[in-house]
Amino acid sequence: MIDIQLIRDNSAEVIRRYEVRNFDATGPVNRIKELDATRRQTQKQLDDTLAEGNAIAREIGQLFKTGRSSEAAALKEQSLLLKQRAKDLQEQLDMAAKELSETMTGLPMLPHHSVPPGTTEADNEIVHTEGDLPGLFNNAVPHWELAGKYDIIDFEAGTKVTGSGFPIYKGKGARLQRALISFFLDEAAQAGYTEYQPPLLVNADSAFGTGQLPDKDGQMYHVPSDNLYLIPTSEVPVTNIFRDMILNEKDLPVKCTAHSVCFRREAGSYGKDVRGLNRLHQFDKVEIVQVTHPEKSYQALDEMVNYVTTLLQKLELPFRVARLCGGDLGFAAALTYDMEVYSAAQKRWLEVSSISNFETYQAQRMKLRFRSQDGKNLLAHTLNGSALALPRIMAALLENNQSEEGISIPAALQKYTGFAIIS
RNA sequence: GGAGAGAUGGCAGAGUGGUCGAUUGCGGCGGUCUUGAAAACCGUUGAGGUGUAACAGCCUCCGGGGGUUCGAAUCCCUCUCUCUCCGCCA
Repeated sequence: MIDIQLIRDNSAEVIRRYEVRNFDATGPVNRIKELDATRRQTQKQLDDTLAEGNAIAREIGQLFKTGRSSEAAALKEQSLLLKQRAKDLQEQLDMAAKELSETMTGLPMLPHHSVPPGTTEADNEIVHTEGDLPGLFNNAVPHWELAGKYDIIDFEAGTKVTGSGFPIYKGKGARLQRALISFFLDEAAQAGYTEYQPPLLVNADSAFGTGQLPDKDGQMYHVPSDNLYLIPTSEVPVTNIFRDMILNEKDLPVKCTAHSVCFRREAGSYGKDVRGLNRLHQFDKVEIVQVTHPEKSYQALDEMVNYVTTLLQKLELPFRVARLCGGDLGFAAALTYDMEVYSAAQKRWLEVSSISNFETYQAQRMKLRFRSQDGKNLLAHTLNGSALALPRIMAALLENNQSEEGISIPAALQKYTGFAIIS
C-alpha cells in the first residue's frame, strides 16, 4: 500500500510514475482523492456531534449528582437525537473508509525510479553476468534424467504418494539437499542474519500483511477447518513477526534468515516450466529478510544482491542478475533483482532468487513502524530475497557438474555433504 | 475434546456505570546533585484520526465484534486468544 500523502501532495506525479508498470492509475487515484476528502469531512462532522453528546452526558451527570435529576429529561431527549445523527454519520464514514481502503490496497507499489520500462521478462535489464557460459556442455543430460541415473530423486514415487510436483529426494540427493540448507544458513549467520524457524502455517492477517491476500489467494494451500494457509515462502511468517510493532531506530536494520519448506499451488503452470525440479508444489528455501530505515533500504537491497552473489560464486555456478522491468515487477515490490543460474542441459537461465524492496508496501499493511530519534513513529521498509531456493540450484549443480565419472560437488559444499562426487 | 479462570498502557498491576486515556510500581527519557557513575530527589513518558504555521482544541481506542444506557474499562451477548485441571498424544 502506498502512502496516501503522495496522492494528496501530487497525484499527477503518482499517476505518471505508475506508467512504467503499464498501469493507468488515473481512475483509482482520482477516486481516492474524492474518498479521502469525504472521509475527512465526515470525520469532522462526526467528531463534533460526539463532542456535543459528551458535553450533554456530562451535564446530566452533574444534575444527577446535585439531586436535580428531574431537570435532565430535555437533555436526554437532545442526546438521543445526537445519537441518531452520530449513527448516520458513522455509517457514511465507514462506507467511505472501506472503499478508500479497498481502492488503496488495490494499487500496486509505486515503482522505484530505476525500474526500466517494458512488458515482459524479455525487457528485464541484465545488470551483471558472471561465470563461464558452458559451451562445453553440448552433451549435457537434463537433471531429471540424472536423478534417475544416480537414484537421488524419485519423481514417480512422489507422484504416487502425493501428486506431481512433490519429488522425493533419496540417498545422496537427500544429503545434498540437507547440505545446501546448512550451507546457506551458516553463510547467512556469518553475514549477520539471525536464524529463525518459523511456523509453516499462517493466519489470514499474516497472509494479508505481506501481500499474499487478497490478490494471490489461489496460489496458497488453504486449510479451511482452521482457516490457516500453508506458507508459500518463509518471508510471510518471518516478516509478520514484526507486524503491529514499533521498533527502536537503533535496532534497525533487523536482519533475519530462515529455512522453510514452501508450498505453492502453481495453478496454471504447464509444459517445460514444470519439468523435473523447475517448478514444484513443495520445495525448500532459505530466505533473508530485512527491516530497515526508509533512507537505507536501497543500500540494504544492494547488500542483499551482493550477498547472494557470493553464494553463487561459492557454488561455482554461472549466473546473471536482472533488474525487473515495470511489466514483470511484482505487485508489492518497488524494485526487484532476479538472480538466475545457467542450466547446462536445459540451456536456459533459471531464477533461483528474487530480491525485492517493498519500501512501505508491507509495512503499511502490517503497521510496522519505528520510533525515530525525534520521537516520530514512521513506517519502516521491508525487503526480502531467496538465499537461496533449493530445487533449481540442485538442478543446475547436477547438470553443470556432470561428467563421465559422475556429478562433482563444489568444494564449498563438501564439508556439508561429506562426499565429493555422486557416482 | 471436556471443565474452570482470565485478557487493561513497554512490563507488572489497580479500577466494577458519571471529568478514567485510566491510581500506583518498574522500565524509558529529561533534569538536580556528582570529577564521572550509582543512589536519592524532581519532572516527563501509549496509539490512531481530525485540526494548527506551530501549539491548543476535539474525536476514537482498556483482546475483536454487537447490545443496554443520557453516559460503559466497568452491565449483557458473542467470537478469538491465554492460563489451570482432566482426556488424548509426537
